[in-house]
Order: sequence, then C-alpha cells, then structure tokens
Amino acid sequence: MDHVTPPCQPSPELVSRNARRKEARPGELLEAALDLFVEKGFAATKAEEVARRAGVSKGTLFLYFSSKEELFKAVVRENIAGRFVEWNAEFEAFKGGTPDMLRYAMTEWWQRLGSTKASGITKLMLSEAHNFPELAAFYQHEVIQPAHVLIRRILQRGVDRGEFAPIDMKYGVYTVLAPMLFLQLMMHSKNACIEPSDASAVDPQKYIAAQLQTILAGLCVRPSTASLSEKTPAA
Amino acid sequence: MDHVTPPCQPSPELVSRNARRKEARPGELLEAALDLFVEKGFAATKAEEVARRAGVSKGTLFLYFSSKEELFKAVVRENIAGRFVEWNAEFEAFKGGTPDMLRYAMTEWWQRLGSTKASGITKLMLSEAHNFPELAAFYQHEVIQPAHVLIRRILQRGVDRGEFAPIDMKYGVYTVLAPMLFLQLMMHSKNACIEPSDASAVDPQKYIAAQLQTILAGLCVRPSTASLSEKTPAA
Amino acid sequence: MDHVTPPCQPSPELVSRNARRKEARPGELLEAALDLFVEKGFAATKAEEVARRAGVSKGTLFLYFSSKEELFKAVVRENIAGRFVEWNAEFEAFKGGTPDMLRYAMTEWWQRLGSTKASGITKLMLSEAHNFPELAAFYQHEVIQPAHVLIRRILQRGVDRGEFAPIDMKYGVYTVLAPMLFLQLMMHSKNACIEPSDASAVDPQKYIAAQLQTILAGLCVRPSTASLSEKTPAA
Amino acid sequence: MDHVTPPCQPSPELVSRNARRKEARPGELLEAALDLFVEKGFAATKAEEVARRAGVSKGTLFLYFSSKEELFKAVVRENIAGRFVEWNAEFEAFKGGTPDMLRYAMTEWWQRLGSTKASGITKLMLSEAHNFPELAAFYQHEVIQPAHVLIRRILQRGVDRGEFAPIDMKYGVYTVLAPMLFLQLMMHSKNACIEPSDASAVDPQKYIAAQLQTILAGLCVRPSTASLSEKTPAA
DNA sequence: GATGAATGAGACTTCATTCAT
DNA sequence: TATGAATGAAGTCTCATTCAT
Repeated sequence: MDHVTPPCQPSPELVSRNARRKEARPGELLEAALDLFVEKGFAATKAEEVARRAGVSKGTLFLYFSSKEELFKAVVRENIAGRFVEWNAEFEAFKGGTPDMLRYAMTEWWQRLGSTKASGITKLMLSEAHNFPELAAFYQHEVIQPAHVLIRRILQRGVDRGEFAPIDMKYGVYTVLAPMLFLQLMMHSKNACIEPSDASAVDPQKYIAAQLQTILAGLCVRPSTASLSEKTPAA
Repeated sequence: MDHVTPPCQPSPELVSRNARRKEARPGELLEAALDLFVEKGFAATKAEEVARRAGVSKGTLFLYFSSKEELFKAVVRENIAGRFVEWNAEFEAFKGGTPDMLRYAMTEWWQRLGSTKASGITKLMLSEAHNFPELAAFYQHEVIQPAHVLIRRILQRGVDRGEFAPIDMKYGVYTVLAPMLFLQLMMHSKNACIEPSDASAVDPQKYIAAQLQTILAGLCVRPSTASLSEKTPAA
Repeated sequence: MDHVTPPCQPSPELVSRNARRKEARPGELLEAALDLFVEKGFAATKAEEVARRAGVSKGTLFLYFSSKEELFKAVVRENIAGRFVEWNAEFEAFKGGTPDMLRYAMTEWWQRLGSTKASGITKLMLSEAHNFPELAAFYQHEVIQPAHVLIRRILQRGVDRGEFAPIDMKYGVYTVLAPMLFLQLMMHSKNACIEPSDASAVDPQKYIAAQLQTILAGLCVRPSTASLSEKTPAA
Repeated sequence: MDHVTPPCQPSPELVSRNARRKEARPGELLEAALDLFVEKGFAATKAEEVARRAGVSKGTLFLYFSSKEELFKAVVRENIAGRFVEWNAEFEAFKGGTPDMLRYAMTEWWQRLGSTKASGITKLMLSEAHNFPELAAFYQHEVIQPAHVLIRRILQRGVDRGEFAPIDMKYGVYTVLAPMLFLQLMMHSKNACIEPSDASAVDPQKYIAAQLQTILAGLCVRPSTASLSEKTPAA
C-alpha cells in the first residue's frame, strides 16, 4: 500500500512482487519487531503494529512466526544469541596478551552490539523476564550463559597465563559485565541514569576506556606500575 | 485530585478505627502498589490485585487515585525521598581517608537503600521512563543529579587529598555508579542478569567488596599496593 | 436494558438490581448456554452470543465462568452429571422386581432428562469429543462412566436375584443404552434418523415401551411365557 | 460451479499423466475431505489440510469447490450411494426364515457399509443437519426413507409368515435401526459413548450378535425357546 | 490450471474503569 | 465512603478466501 509498485514494468528484475517479498519478509518483520520491542517493551508491543511497520498485515506476521513469543525469540537469536559462535571463534584465535584481549573484546562488543538498537533487548529483559518465564529461560540459555562463559574464559586465560591475579571467577565476571550492561542501560534510558548535562556528552568509547583501565588495574598482577609487556612472555 | 487528604479532621482521639484506617488508605495502597509494580512492572500489575493486597476493594482504589497511571506516579514520587541531605551531611563530617569513605558510602548505601524495597524504583524508572516523561524528569532532578553530585564530591576529595590519581570526573562517577545500579537490577531481575547457578550464591556484601577492590585499585595513586602485592607473588 | 426497572419504587423487594441479578446470573447463563450449545454445538457457539442471550455483556460471562470450556462443563454438571447421586440413591431404595426397576428407570430417565433440552448434550459430545479432548475426558468421567455403572448395577441385580439370565455385562449395558441414546439423537436430529412421515408421530413413551418389551424379553429368564412374578420369590 | 468436469477431453490415450490427474482431482479431494470431516467435523476441518491430504495446494481446492460449504455438500452427496436397489433385490431373492434374514441383513450391513469409511456420513449428518437443511432433506430421501422401507419389509415378512408376533411397525423399525446406528456412532466417537475400559474391547461382530439375540428374543413368536431354555435352568 | 503468499474478519479472553447500591 | 457487578475496548491468534504470478 505504501509500496509504490511501478504499474507497467515487466522488466525481468520485477521478479514477482510476492516472491521477492517472501524472502525479505522475515528480515523486515524482525527489524520492525526489534524497533518496537526496544522502544516499548515486549508486552506493550502489539503484533499488528509490528506487521504494519513491516508493511504487511496482521495475518502475515503469524505466517512467519507462530506467536509473539517466537517472534521475540527470533529477534534475540538474530541479533545476539547467534553471534556467540563467531565471538568464541575469535577468542580461540586471539594471539596477544589477555589485557589486550579484554580491551579488544569490550570495544568490539560496543561496535558490534552495544551501540546498536539490539542492545535495548537487555533493558527489555530486565523488566519483562518476570512476566514471561519462557522468554526468560530462553534468554538465560541463549544469551546470559554464553556471555558468562565467554567472559570467564577470558579471565581464566589471563590467570592461566599469569597476567591476572587469581580471583573468584563468579565476581570477576560481574566486574566485566556490570559496566557493559550499565552502558547499555544508560544509552537506552538516559532519563533514569544520566545527569542531563552529561546526556549528549558521555562518549561510550571513552566510558569503556575508563572502565577498562579500572578493571585492568584491579585484575592485573602488578597493577599499573610495571608495563604489561613484561609479564606476557611468561605465558 | 488523587490522594485526597482530608484537611481538618476532628481531634485525633475522636476518629473511629474506621476513620483512622481511612487516612492510612493511600499509604497502604501505595505500599501494595510499590511491591507489585516492582515485581511485575506497570502493565502486568492489575488494579484489583493492588487493592486486594491493600485490603480494600477495586472501587476504593479508584476513589483515591483517578487511574492506574496516577497511582504509578504517586508510587514513584512517594518513594523518592530526599535522603541526600542526610548523606551530604555525613560526607562533610567524615574524617577518614577517601578510600575508606568510598567503602563506607557503598556499604551504607546498600544497607540503607539498595537492599530495601524502595530500590525497586530504579528498575521501574528504567523500564517505564519512556512512558512517563514527567516522572523521569522528576527522578532526574531528585535522584540522579544529587547522586552524581555526591559521588563526584567523594572522588574530588580523594584527588584533592592526593589519594586518587586525577581522573575525568564524568567517567569516574559512572565507575562507582555502574556496579551499584547493576547490583540493584540484578537483585530485582535475577533471570535477566545472573547465571542460574549463581542465582542463590551471589552475596551482595561480597559483590560490593569485590567491586570496591577493583575500583580502588583503579583509582588509587598507589592503590593499596602493599596488600595487593603480598598476594600476587603466588601467581 | 431489556429489563424494565421501575424508576421510583424503593419497596423492599427491589433488593438491589445488581444483587438480585448476581444470584440469578449463573443460572441464566447456564440456561442460555445450554440452549445454544444444543442448537449449534460447542465450537459454533460464540461466548458473546451466550452472554447476549442471558442479557449481559461478554465480560460478565467470564466473570462467572473462566472459559468457554468451563461454561460447558458447568452446563453438563448442572443438567446431567449432578443427577447421578439422586439416581443411585433411588436404585438403592428400590424395592420391586428388577424388570420393574428397569422400566421405572427408563421411563423416569425420559421424563427427567431424555425429553429435556439437556439431552441434546449427547449429540453434541458425539461430534465434538474429538476436537476437545479435555471436554471429552470430563464427559467420560462425569457422565459415561456413572451411566454405565448404574445400568450395570441394575442388570447385575436382576441376575443376582435370578430374574435375568446371566449375560456378558459389557454388551448388556449397550443393549439398554443404545435405544436411549438413539431416542435422544432422534429427537434432536430428526432429519438424520426419522422418516418424515414419522416425524411428529413417534411417541417417545411408546418407543420406550416397545424397546423395554424387547429388551426384557431378551433378558428375562423365562421370556414372556411365564409371568415374571413366579420367579422373583427366588431372590 | 464447483466440480467442473471438463466436457470434451481429447481421447483418453492422449491425455498426459498430469491431465489424467486433473480429472481425478475432485475425487481425491472428496475422499480427503470425507476422512477429515468425519474425523473432526465440519468447522474443525481446515481447507488447507484437505488440500494437502489430496496432494494439491489450497488454491486448487477452491478451484474445484467454490467454498468449504460446497465441498461439504459434495462430500455428502458423493457418499450417499443408492445401494438400496441391490439390497432390495437380495430381499426379494432370500429364501430362508425371517430371523435368519434379519441376521444376514445386519451382518452384511456391517460388512458392506457400517464398517467402511462411508458410515461416517451418518455421524456427519447427525451433527451438521441443522446447518445444512438441503443436505438433510437429500439424506432423508436417499437414505433414511429407503432404509426404513427395507427394514419394515423384513419385519412384515416375519409377521406374515407367522415367525414374528404382530407389532407396531413404526417402533419395530427403530428396534432394528437403533443398535445399528448406535454401533456406527460408537465406532466413530468412542469418547462419547464407550467406557474407556471397553474402548478397545467392543467387538462389532459380537455386539451385533448380542443385539440380534435380544431383538429376536423380543420379536419371535416363541423366540428360539429351545436354545434359551436350555441355559436358563442354571439360574 | 496450479500455486501459496497475503489478507482481514472474527473468536476468545483480559482488565481498567464506572456506577448503582 | 466503600463495594463489587458490569462493561466493552483491546489484544492475540486462526483460517477461509483471494489473486498475482
């Protein structure tokens, strides 16, 4: 309807409006859904609205996703859960010192996920987990757990290589996770975290850099005094 | 319009138990509403349930609050007490070193606020700020700003006294704030942050201690080097 | 709305229109539901239609019955399942010969149930059982089973007292049940069982009498030749 | 409009496999539809499912039948074959005693019709007669009436030959019909007639035998007294 | 003819809000 | 004031039917 279809253009690239759309449909729906879920939350997002934003009718949405919950899961899979494979691979392949690895991980995370719309999912889960236990379980299994595992592997690598002091892993993970989650929340709920004066001024890159410095200072064996390169050869 | 406090009641001795309860009504309703809003969010909290928990009927709720939205606003306003006066006074009076002050501040915050029901407001604001802009502004002014100011004063004190290395205040504040907010959220929404295995195991006191150690290690000029270096040789 | 409430009659019998209706409501809804279920089947009956016929709104129906299925169960309980207590009691109390008891049972069944609207439930279950397994299970447990038990008890009594020849109970039960079910179906689906010429002419009483004669002739020890009273003393 | 049979096809040898299938389409659809309508009822049967079972697409179904209702009507019409010509002929030719004829009739009915898929039409008519009055009339004329006539002729033959006691024909017919219909329904809707314990145990052959014995005991002038009285002394 | 993507009316159910008592 | 029965708008999901290819 809001899709201006040129009336008489039998050119070959007009590959059946239906057919072409069919392949694009799930993607369009997922994008519309992500927008709305992040903006209004899971419960407050109406299925019909998602469909309308994707330019289709209510019924079409349910042709591709059997329920609103499945749509949400698909959004999470597409935007977050599906990436851990790649991230784990990068972990295995990484050659440098662990402090550098942590720096790389956090800055890349921001580039690829934290700074995108998808990071709004975190906030969403925070408020809706209680009301949608199945969603919460899914998120636990597909996001929280892989994230914890990955961070723990990084920290453990540092400890194993003598770069980090031995720590209680449980709390170590949260030391890394907390600022990342916080940054996400801050970006998606400025009103509830940031001073108005900071609002436009907080630079995520710098924030991450600052957090990294603090975290590494806390983790590293000889914090800040000696240069890091002195210890890495030990590995 | 909501929250009708009768201006001139007969002398307190004369009011019947019923009447006394009448005055308590709004408070009981607000308390019940806080519990439920924090637990389930705004949309998922049913008006009737709030009323039932407060021991009145659905109709009565709407006698005191003209709508569910008004009830929500009243809940947030009611629970954002101006505790910063008291805390600022303590800041002025504190005599010890700034690392100790920071430790004191964070543990006391947990005792007095973080661990109480009122801390649920944080989570509420996070998820509902978008739908209640006026509330968000109110929260900004009454909570966010004073909190930032207080933390900044502490950090500045440390720098001024030569205990902390000079830092960019804006990010320093978040270094302190992030783990505190994260802890609150974690306690209120386990499903969305914590690995199930950690669920019952994360001890807020220890979490704060761990965070403090990391933060101080990052902030201090020569961060309690003594104690840290004593453990590191083992690595 | 279709309920003419006299405008100014504070007479005591105007016991609050709401209150008076509240007690009548479930009954009115059950009656409307029975009508419609029998007429159109379970699936084809719309909740709103039931409500409208009972003179209330959609929402009110769900105030009294938590779902369409529960409404149906209540209809079955009210009209059929609930009667077995009384019927079993009559069985225990019956003094005469078993052939008389069977005659009494079948004629009374017709008077109290078979000839009423409620007997349409049987037809309904026949077609909908497959699609509503929970309903089918309920009906099994609350209707089919008690009915089988009661008939079996009657037949067994006859056998035990030497009035009936020993028989395979399983098929004996169906010998009694089949004509009763058939009569119900016939009355509720004339088009599908009865010759048009018979339509208004089939007299259920006579039909039952005829069936009884056949059944008893088949069951009794010395069928039709000797009088029944000669054998009963043996019991 | 529905059921478009192409009037003048090229010679049968020339038609491609595809084309031959084309002619078979309506039949395949009707067969699939019969299965599903009998199993699940009209409303619960989905057009797409019928199409899929017939091996075509949803769209094709509507090419042959303009609506689900038309499909249903076609299914019923198609399956109400006029077998009564053949059965009446057998009646005329039968040489033995009328009790044997009745036994023969009932067992043959089960073999040839009762036990086949087509018997599901009975159940269908029962539940849907109300919604398809024209169909009901058709069924009346093509099935009910001939069946009544045939049974009445059998009974009358028995009376005329002095084998059966004189009876009111109208009710006599139902005495024979009831158990047959009941058996059909029972086989098609176990949940709504049979105790679960009987479910797998009811043997149609035995059921018919038992019913026959009862019916004949009721009808016969001195109903096989010999065999019966031989067993009764035991009581 | 055949396909299957798309549509949208319509069903059940929930719940904030009203109002007669 | 307090109650709680009643309302009806709104939301999720289904499925017969259409129609461009």
